[in-house]
Amino acid sequence: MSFSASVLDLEQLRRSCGSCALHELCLPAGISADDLKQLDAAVRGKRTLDRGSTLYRDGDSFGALYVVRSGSLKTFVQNEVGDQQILGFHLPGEIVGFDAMASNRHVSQAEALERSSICELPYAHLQNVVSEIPALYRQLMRVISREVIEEHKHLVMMGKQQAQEKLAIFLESLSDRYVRLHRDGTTLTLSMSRYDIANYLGLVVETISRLFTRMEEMGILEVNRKLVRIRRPDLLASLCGASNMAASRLNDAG
Amino acid sequence: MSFSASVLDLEQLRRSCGSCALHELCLPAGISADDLKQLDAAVRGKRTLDRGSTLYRDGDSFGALYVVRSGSLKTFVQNEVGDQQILGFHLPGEIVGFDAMASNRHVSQAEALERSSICELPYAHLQNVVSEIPALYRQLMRVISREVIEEHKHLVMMGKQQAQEKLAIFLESLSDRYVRLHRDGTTLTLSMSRYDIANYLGLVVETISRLFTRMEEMGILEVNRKLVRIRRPDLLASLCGASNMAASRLNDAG
DNA sequence: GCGCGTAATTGACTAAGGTCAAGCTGGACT
DNA sequence: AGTCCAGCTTGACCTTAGTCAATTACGCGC
Repeated sequence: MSFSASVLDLEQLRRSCGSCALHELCLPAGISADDLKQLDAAVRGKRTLDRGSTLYRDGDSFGALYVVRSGSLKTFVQNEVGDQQILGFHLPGEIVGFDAMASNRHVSQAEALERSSICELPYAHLQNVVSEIPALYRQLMRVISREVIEEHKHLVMMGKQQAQEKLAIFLESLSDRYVRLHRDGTTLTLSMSRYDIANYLGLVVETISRLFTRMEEMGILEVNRKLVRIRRPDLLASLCGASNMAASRLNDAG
Repeated sequence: MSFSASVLDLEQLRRSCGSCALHELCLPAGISADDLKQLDAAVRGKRTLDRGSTLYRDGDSFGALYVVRSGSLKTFVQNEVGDQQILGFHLPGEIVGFDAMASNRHVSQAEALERSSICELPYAHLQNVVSEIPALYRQLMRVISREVIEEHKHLVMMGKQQAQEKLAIFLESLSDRYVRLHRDGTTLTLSMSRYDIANYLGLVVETISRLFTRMEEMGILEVNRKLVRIRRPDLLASLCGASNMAASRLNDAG
């Protein structure tokens, strides 16, 4: 009996939002210690996903939101014929599963890019907690809205940016998110394949490969398979806005 | 006194969801007559927008959702430099303004493409009504989720489809929505400019022009400025999936 | 009815990125 | 250690759509 209790405690502790390393980056950010206990209670627990395994798929009924604890995921939609469009890559502290909030059915799919650990927030519980803790509600809304803005950026990128710009923006976004996680923003470990990157950016894999090589030749990057070092963050940043000069002149003229 | 009362009744009637031509296509779809009265009360009223005028802009605080009653809108995001990416075009019965539900700030802009009439649903009222009428809540969620799926399709189109396919898909989507409105799905009146279409599809205006010409030569369309007749819906449909053969073969091989 | 300006079309040319094919690399599995 | 194979890289070539420039058509105000 005492044994079972201690196991439970350990489990509790391990999954407790208060003691989690992502505490400051995840939903609990800015929530009082008292309220945290309630949030803890709403978290069903951890779940571990192997590389390539699916967290939810298109059509699944909506049960929960999921926070990435460690590892990374990709989310994507798949058309009738089976080819996919990647919607996003998700690092620790980021939340996936919003897409089903409206219809109660997922309209996309989430898959682990590497062995990953996930916090499951069953929606029924979450709803209760959220309605009682305004700060948590606001935090959740902030996260969702960040997501919407991310999607807009993705669309703009698809529509207007050219290949080199796209990759630069992608890398800079990853770097920024690394920094938010207190990781070194100049040393990226790409958990996704070149195919995935190409797909996400609306390019083909050969183009990604050539761009990596070119950026390496330019002295911006040091690429070694999945490991990418950003040697010149300043130059990388300048590539992100490359084609904007023309646009601004256009507007001035009008 | 009797005069003022009759004016009020008239106004009530005119804006009443029950008597609106869009009744079956808009939020009230599938809602009982009793509940309709409550919904009516939540609608602040009509608003008329001239061509080019803005319904809400980036940063505006979130006050309401808006149903297009007549005319049409475009929604778009604008980056620092001022060039825009169109997110969608919105016909009667369609709802805009969701983008601010999470953050309470709009993160996009909505503008009338022609003289348009709009129903305003102040969010505070709507929240009350929605919480009391489950059917309305479900309907609202259905509409939002349709929106999310639309966005996914847009992204897929931007990423993978080529120019002719994009335009075909765009026209077919418009046609489908015309049919939903009980309009003739083969006679489209494009309220947006070629520039807007190009922007929406991630192309340049010259390409749109050439594609219209080409599709006319192929006997699929009959184009006359803003007026587009779909002569061969079957051929148009076949253009929508043009590049999918390759994809399916790829998958079969794997 | 007559210009004016914006929107649209058309043509010639160019460049960006896709396609195809070949080769390389590094890890997984005997 | 050796083989296999998916993932990645590289090169040659080609297609698509973008760019630039000229022209036409239309809607609007006078």
